Amino acid sequence: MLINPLKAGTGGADRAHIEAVIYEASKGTRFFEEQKRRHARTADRIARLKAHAARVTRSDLAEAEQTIAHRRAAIEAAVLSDVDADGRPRVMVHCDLDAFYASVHEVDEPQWRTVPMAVGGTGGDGVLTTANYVARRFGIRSAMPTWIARKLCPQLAVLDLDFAKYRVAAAKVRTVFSRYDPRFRSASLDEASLDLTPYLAEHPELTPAQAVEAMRAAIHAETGLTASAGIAANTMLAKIASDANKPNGQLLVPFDRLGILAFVGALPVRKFPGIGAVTDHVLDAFGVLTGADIAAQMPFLWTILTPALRDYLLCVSMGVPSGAALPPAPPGASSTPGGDAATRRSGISSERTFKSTASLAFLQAMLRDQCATLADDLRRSRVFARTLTFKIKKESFAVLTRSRSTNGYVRTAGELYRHVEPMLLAVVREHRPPTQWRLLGVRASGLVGENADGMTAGVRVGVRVGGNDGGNDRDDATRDGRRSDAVRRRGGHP
DNA sequence: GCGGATCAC
DNA sequence: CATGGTGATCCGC
Repeated sequence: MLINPLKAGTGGADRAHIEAVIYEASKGTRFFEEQKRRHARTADRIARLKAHAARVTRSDLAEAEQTIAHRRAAIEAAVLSDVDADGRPRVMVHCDLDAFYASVHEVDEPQWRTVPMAVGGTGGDGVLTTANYVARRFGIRSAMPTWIARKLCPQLAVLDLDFAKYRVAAAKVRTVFSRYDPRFRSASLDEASLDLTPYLAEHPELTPAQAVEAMRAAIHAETGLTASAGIAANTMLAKIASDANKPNGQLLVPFDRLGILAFVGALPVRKFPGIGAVTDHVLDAFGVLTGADIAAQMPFLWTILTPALRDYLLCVSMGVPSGAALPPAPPGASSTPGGDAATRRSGISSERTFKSTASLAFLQAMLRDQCATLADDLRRSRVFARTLTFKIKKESFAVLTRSRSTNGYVRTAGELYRHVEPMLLAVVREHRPPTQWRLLGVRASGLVGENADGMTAGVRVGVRVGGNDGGNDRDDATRDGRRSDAVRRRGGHP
């Protein structure tokens, strides 16, 4: 008799049961096999790092210690200068709605509050976007395929996504945020980062924790949603703290240097934003489990890790967002915080998963669809593309990409397709049947605004791609069947 | 510049 | 039987 999942909390026995169900369901699937291959590549990477580590000398370490000492001094100087007009540290808050999509449905239809429920993933190949907290006790998580979730919990209710509803709810929540910081930033519908310093200056009777309690209470009163929050000296710490007492809780991280170091020192490395499953595994292989381990082993890590990662680790182990006190950017680099270079998207993409197929005609039709979608997005964003990347995924889940830089003025569906179709043909030719494919997409990057030099809306200079480029977005004269024949003639090894 | 990988949401 | 889509960044050629 299996353990009753209704009693599942965070207990070890229940967790083991959940893991066993997931393992039994996943075992043998193509997805699982691809995961194993990725795991093997990570193991190779760790082995190479260990071989490198074995060659590290005392003088390498001594040199690293010097470099680290200088970097640490620079970081501390920069952090101490990041204070408000009165010389006090800023009070940053990160606020995060709990199980946002699922909770919005619960507010509208309270019958979902007491039963396991998840949102998204109603299609055949669906994965869940959010699960309510009842469902989470069964081990159900976001990004879990629906069919595995049903093995964990057969009575699970799965609702369709309703973004219109989520946008309405998010807009209400944002009116609350704006009362506490009119300049708050949101990276997604369900979270926001606020600078509470001005608000607190106007309300000296409130502690930061009291103000945030009141903000979360206002969110609940005005939307029925619960939120969790973190309060700290910078946004990174606030974000980490917002996760600590979820759901419907908050945490204040000490603002003094030693308090910050104690907080990050006790933190498992996986909690730092930017350290995912793979980096966690790599660090684990070197006995680096916590922020304190990072700090203690910094000289050694410095000698074996790549520049971006080691600098990131140095910063976060001091409780400081990465990139702090870096040397000034080279002249000409467009790194204007708050300016439009910082907010401009660097790429736009469209991709789609479908029932695995080896049919070139189908893949061509799908690629046309993705190009049409991407063309619409480019036009709406008022940009042209300099680089196009074709992406395709095998039935085995292995992913391939091919990219090519263009003259910088590509946007219509037809232009996009003429650039990426050869990439599709080449990849398919390299992988002869019976290779089957399950996803295909196209990404535009190196975006150039319509009003950039030499560029005005409707008049594009220097466009010469294929034979038909009158600026018409609808030019799908080339028939799939004809392409298919052409490919067949060209296909095949010598 | 290109292709593979990693990460967040 | 069966595992998403979008955007960003980094690393090693």
